[in-house]
Amino acid sequence: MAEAIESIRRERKDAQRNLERVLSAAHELFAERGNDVTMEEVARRAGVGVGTIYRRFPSKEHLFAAVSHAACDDTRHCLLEAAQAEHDPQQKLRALVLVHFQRVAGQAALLELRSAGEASSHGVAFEQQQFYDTLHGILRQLIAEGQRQGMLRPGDPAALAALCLELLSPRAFQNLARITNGDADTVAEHVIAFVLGGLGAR
Amino acid sequence: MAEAIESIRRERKDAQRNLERVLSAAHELFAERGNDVTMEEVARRAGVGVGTIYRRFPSKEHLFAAVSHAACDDTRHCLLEAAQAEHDPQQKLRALVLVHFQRVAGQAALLELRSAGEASSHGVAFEQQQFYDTLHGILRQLIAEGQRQGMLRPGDPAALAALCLELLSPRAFQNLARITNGDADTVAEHVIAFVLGGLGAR
Amino acid sequence: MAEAIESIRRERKDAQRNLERVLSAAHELFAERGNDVTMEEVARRAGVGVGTIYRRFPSKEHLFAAVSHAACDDTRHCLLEAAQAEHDPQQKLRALVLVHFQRVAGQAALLELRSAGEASSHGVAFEQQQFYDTLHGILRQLIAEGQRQGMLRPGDPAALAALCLELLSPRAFQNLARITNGDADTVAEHVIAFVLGGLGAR
Amino acid sequence: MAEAIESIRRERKDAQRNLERVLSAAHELFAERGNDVTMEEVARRAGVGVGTIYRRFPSKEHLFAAVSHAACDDTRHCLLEAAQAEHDPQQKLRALVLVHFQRVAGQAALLELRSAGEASSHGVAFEQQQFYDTLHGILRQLIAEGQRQGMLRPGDPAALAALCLELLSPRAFQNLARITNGDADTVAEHVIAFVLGGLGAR
DNA sequence: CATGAATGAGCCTTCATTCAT
DNA sequence: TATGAATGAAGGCTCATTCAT
Repeated sequence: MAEAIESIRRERKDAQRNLERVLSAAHELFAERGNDVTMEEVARRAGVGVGTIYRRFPSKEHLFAAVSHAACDDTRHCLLEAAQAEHDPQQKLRALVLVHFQRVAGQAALLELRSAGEASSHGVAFEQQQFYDTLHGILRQLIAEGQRQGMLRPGDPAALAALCLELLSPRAFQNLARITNGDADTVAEHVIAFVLGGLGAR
Repeated sequence: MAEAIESIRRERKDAQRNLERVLSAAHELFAERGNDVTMEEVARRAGVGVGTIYRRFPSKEHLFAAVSHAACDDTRHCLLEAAQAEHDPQQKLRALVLVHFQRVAGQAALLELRSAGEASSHGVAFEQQQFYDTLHGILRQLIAEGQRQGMLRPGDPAALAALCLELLSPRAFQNLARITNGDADTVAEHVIAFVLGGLGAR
Repeated sequence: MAEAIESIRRERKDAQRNLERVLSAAHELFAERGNDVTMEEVARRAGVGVGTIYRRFPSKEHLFAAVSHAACDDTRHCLLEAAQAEHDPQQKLRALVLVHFQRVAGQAALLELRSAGEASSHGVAFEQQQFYDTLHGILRQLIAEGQRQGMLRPGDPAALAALCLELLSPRAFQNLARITNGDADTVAEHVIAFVLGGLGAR
Repeated sequence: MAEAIESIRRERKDAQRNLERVLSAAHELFAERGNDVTMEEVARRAGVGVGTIYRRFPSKEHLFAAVSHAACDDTRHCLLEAAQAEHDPQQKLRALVLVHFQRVAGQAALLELRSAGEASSHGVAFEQQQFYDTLHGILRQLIAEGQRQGMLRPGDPAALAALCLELLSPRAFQNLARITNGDADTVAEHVIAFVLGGLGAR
C-alpha cells in the first residue's frame, strides 16, 4: 500500500518533470525560431517522445499557446510590478520600457504584441492579444494620467498607446538593436526618448 | 506575313493577360495570407494551371519576390516623387507618410518593411530589404537635414529613422486603423504628429 | 496556280528541313544524355516549337525510336560494308570492331545493343533489338565460318557471338576508353585481341 | 523493468520487420524496374506508408543506395572468400566467376558494375563503383599474377580486367542465359572459357 | 502548318498527429 | 503512462502532351 502510494508519487513527479521539460524545450525553440519547429525537435530537446507532448497538449497550436501564455503572463507581472514601483507617469513608462526590452531580448518570438485583428491560428493569437491588451491598457492609463497632470500633450490615449506599442514590438527591438549595435538598455533609451517626444512630454 | 505578326501578337496578348492574372491573383492572396498560400490556389484564382505559373516563375519564392518587387518598386517611386515635391524637411516627411499609408492601406502584406537581419527565404527578403533601405535612406537624410537646420533634436539619424520606420510598417498601420477607426489619412496624421514629437521637431 | 504550286513546294521544303533539324537535334541530345532530355530542349535545339515535333512523332518514345532507327540502320550498313570488304573471317571481325567503335564513340546512347529480353518502352527497344540481332547474326556467321575453317575453337556460335557482343556495347567501349585513356581505335585493338583469344583464334 | 525491456524489444522487432519489408520490397522493385519505381509503390509493396520509408532513408536515392549496398557488400564478401579458397590464379578466376554468376542470377539490377565515369545520381553510383572497383582490383591482381607466372599473355592488366568485367555484368549474364537457355553455371562456364582465351591462358 | 503557352497528372518529400507496444 | 514508429494528407515542382492562335 505504502508502495503503491510511493509509486504514484514518483509517477506524478516524473510527469511533472516531463511537463516542465517540454515547456522549457518548447520555449527555447519557439523563442528562437518561431513556428517552424517540428514537434519531433521539441520532443528531442525535451528528452521525451512526441507522444508525451500530445498527452498534455492536444496540438502544436496548443503547445505554442501554452508557452506563449507562460512567457506573456510572466512578463506581464514583471511589467506591472516595475510600473507600480514608480509614481511619476514618466518614470513608470521608463521602467516599463526598460523591463520590457530586457525580456524581449531573450524571447522575441514569444512576446509578440499581436493586436485583436491580426490573422493567426487561434490559440496563440489569443495569448498574444491578451498581452497586447494588457500593455495597451497600462499605457493608456499612464498616458491619460500624464495628460491630466499636464505632462503630456492631448490626444486620444488609445491611439497614442498603440503608437507606443509599435515601438515596443520585438521586431522594433531587433531592428534597433542591429542598427544601433546596442543592448537592451541602449535600445530602451532610444525608444524612451522617442516616445516621450511623441507624447509631447513636459 | 501581317497575319503571322498578328498571330504572334495575339498569342502574346493572351500570355500577357495570363501573366497579369497570375500576378494579380498572387498579389491578392499573398497580401491576404502571406506565404501560406498554395501554388494551386494562386493558379486556381488566376484561372490557369500551376504549370503556367512555373513557366514564368521558377519557384514560389520567385513569384512572391516578383509580386513584392512590383509593389515595392512602384511605391518607392511614388514616395520619392512625393518627397521631392516639397522643400521643407517637415513637409517632405508629411508627404512621405501620407503617400506611404495610402498605398499600404491596400497592400499591407507586400509593403513589408523588412530590414537586413530578418530571417526569410531569400528572394522576398531581398525586395523588402531594398524597400526598407530606401525608406531608411530617405528618412535618414531628412532627419540629418532637419538637425542641421536646427528643426530637429540631435541624435543618431540612423536610429531615429529606424524608429520612424517602425511606425510606418503595415502592421502599425493596421493596428492604428483599427483602434482609431480611421482611414489612411487619419492614421497618417496620428503618426506624423507622433513622429515629429519623437524627433523633437521645432 | 503556279503560285499555289510554288507555295506548296516551299512548304514541303520547309517541312522537310524542319524534320531534318528535329531528327538531328534529337540525335545529338539523345546521343549525349540518353532519355533524360526534355522535348522542349529538343525543340529549342532544333529551332522549332514542340508542336512541330509532335506533328511528326506521336510521342517522345516514337521520336527516340526514329532517331535510334536512323543511327542503327546507318551503322548497320557501314558494318556490313566493312565486313564485306574483307575475305578472311578474322579480318572481317577486325574491320567490324574497328568501324563499330568509331561510330559508337560518338553516339553511345543510340547504338545500345539491346537483346530481346530486356525491359524497355517498346518503340526504342525494337530498334535496338534489331540492331543487336543484326550484329549477332553477322558474328554468328563469321564465327561458324571460322570454325569450319579451323581457325576458331569449337563452341556454340550463338553463345560465342553473344559474348563478343558484350564487348562491343557502348558501355564496354566507354569503360575501356576511360581505363586505357585511349581513342576508339586503341579500344578496338584491345577488344579485338581479347575476342580473338576468347574465340580461340588459330 | 523486464516488461519495459520487453516492450522495447517488441517495438524494435516490429520496426526491424518493417525495415526488412521495406528493403525487400525495394530490392524486388528496383531489381525489376530500376529507378523508375515510385516511393509509393515501394511503400505499398512493403505494406507501410511512405513516411515509414522516409524515417529510415532520407531520400529515394538513399534507399536505392542502401539496397544496392546490401547486395554489393554481401556479394563482395562471397567473392573474396571464394577466391581465397583457391591458390592457382586460374582456379581463383573460375571460382570467382562461378560464385558471381550464382548471385547475379537473382539480383541482376542491383549488382550493376558501374565504373567511375558513369552518370548516375550519386548515392547509388558510389556503391556500385565500389563494387566495380573491388572486382576490378581482384581481377587485376589475378591477371598480373598469372602474367608473372607465364600463364597469361602480356598486356595491361587494368585493361584486361576491364574487359573481363564486361562479361561479368548482369546484362551479359542475362543475355547469355537467354541465348544458351542455361543456368548460372552454364553461363559461367561459357564466360570462363572465353575469358581464359581472351587472357591467353597457358 | 507552326508555334509555344497552357495543362495537369504524378513525383518526391515533410510533418502534424495517431496508435500499437 | 511513455515511447517513437507509422501514417498519409499536402505541398512544391517537372514535363509529356494538347490546343488556341
